[in-house]
Amino acid sequence: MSRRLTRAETKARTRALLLDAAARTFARKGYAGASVEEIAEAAGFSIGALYSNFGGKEQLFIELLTTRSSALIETAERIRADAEVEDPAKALGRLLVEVADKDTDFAPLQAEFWLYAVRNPDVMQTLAAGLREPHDQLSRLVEPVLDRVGGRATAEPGEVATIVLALFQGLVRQRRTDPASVPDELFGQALRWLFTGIAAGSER
Amino acid sequence: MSRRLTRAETKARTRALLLDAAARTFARKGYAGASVEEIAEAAGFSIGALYSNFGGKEQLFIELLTTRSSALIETAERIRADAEVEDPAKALGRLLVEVADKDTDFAPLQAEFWLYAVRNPDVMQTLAAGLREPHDQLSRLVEPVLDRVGGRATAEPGEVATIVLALFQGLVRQRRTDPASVPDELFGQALRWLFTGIAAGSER
DNA sequence: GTCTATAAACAGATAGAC
DNA sequence: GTCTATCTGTTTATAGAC
Repeated sequence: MSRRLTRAETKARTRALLLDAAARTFARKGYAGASVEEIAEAAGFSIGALYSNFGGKEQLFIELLTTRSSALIETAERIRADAEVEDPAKALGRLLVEVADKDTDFAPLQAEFWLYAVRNPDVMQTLAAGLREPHDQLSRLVEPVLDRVGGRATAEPGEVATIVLALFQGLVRQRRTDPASVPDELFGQALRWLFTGIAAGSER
Repeated sequence: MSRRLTRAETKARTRALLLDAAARTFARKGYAGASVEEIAEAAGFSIGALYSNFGGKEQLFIELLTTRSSALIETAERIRADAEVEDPAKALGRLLVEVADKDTDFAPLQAEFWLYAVRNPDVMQTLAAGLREPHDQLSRLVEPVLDRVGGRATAEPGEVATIVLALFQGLVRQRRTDPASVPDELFGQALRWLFTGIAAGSER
């Protein structure tokens, strides 16, 4: 079964390795701060290989920005699965700690994407589109919780999902800045307060 | 009363103009993407003037990072004043719309600060220290609200302030990405839900 | 398809004139 | 104190060998 890779397969592998290395390098050095030589080296290739697979630094970054939302989707899927057997607030709280403490490249890379999009308005809709699917998935996670607490009349699932996502991103960054100010349980606690508040609002 | 400026005063003025130009340029092009020539030009000076006032690009950026928290403090002050005559949630909601829509350089510059600090751990404590005073001020704004709803027993003002700040930053970014997903009243609404939830939590 | 060598542009920083 | 001119290293991107 193990056979020699076809030309198309090795090329796809090279591309994938370059994209991975680019993600790491852009996260660690920033878009402008990372050089194509650095990226190629991190992937174990030369500059020439990079240019034969991508149009250049900018095109490589854009491709990363366009495709890396799928990573978010996978994460959202996992959370949705976890949330079926335990408290969703707890599952999301755990995710925050993991992302903030373990996946140290995640938040910086997202920040780079956002900054690039702010500075290149054409790309902003690409970023927004990439964030839509994870957002929808979060909405579907929020929906049953809203139904359970009877807050469906007061709050739109999509808007609550936006709030949850904003809180998540803000707290991840804050935890990197000052870990002590964002204890492990803070995100989960905030979510419980939020849903309790929505539930109470519907009773008025 | 209008007299010629002393040498010390003109130098101080040059420094201030350079710092302002640096803030704008770093926000628009990023730390690595902005050139010292660009910054000097935006301030109406030459490269030489920049180097005679600052150690270099890096030192200029650090000075900006260190001193620009005072801008946050002034904003926090203003909000605190507004919050005494109207609903704090409303005052904060208005601030979010203003910052996201009018002060277009604010969020990108904060993102640049954070990214630089993530990549230069020595600077992280400087950033954290600069954020502490605005955070404390927000805590003092939150405290009376907590007292009023009777949530003082359930929630620490400092932790609630962290949540409010994270939500604020997250929503400002999200509003730049997709304005329609963050309507004007969303932040205020989220805050009301949060405080209602805290109040309800204390009654259990 | 990937590598090495190189071209051309540009960056940060310094020196000396004024 | 600020400006102009320049030095030095680095960058993106390409051309041609293998």
